[in-house]
Amino acid sequence: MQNLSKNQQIIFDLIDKSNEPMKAYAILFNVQKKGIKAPLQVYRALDKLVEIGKIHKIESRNAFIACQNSSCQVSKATAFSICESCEKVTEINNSSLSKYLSNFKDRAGMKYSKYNLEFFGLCKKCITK
Amino acid sequence: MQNLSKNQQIIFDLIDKSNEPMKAYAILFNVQKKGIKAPLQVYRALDKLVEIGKIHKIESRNAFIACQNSSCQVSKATAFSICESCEKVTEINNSSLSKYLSNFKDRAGMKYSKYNLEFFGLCKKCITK
DNA sequence: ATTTAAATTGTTATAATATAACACTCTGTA
DNA sequence: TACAGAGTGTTATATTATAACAATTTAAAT
Ligand SMILES: [Zn+2]
Ligand SMILES: [Zn+2]
Ligand SMILES: [Zn+2]
Ligand SMILES: [Zn+2]
Repeated sequence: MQNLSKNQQIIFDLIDKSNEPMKAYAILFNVQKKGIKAPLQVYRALDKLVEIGKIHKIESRNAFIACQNSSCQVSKATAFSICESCEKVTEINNSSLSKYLSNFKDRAGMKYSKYNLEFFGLCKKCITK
Repeated sequence: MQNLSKNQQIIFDLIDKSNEPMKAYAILFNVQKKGIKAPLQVYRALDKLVEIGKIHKIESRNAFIACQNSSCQVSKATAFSICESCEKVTEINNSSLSKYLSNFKDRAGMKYSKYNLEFFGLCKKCITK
């Protein structure tokens, strides 16, 4: 596991300490005082962090969260639950699920190397509201 | 199943006869000769078509395909395979998979009402290249 | 230590994706 | 025929993401 570069570290630290997914331009705004001034600097760091599995992109939200699953070094098998009311996102770490999906074969004969799953619903808090 | 409005029908027909996912602005370009001139007209039709399950959004590609699964009237349980080489997208219609995912419960106690799954890999054609 | 290639950074400009706000029109139904 | 809800048309703008180019840093290979 290589070390992160300066920009990568700054941006990872920010996302990691956030308790919700962060959007690219919110990240940019937050790191401007650290000298990162342009969108591209943010996107490049995000690309790399996604590639090495330190963060994941929540595709339906165009937002990024730190990996909450220590075994998930590379972003090849990701699953999330998303509350449609409060937008809380949690990475699902369930070995039955990941085993089922990693072994899934469709009749089309495709060779899968990666998947991303997003569940939507209401979190515990929001159900009772 | 209500009828589609004029714009909805034009845009659905275009997506339905396409054999690949279409992006919003590609759709816009293609329907301009039919009098649909502004992005918002396209996005509004897309929103509705997604809502009633006639099309699905491929989140990782920001593109839309017609539902290929007659039983999928509403977009609450969707799964796709995506070739990372040729970008071919296919809707997966597998009752074992949909049963497994629809019944999936995480320990967090969330109530799921919807999911979207995207598999990535190489299609049959592209494996042999 | 010097060379070299790969990765990273900095910068400006621009492309691509999506929504806000407002006025008007159509459609079905009471 | 009045009414409500859905749909349309339009302009402007917000949000998300990449192109292109030059310079610098890093880590390995000689
Ligand atoms: Zn993870
Ligand atoms: Zn919630
Ligand atoms: Zn479908
Ligand atoms: Zn292919």
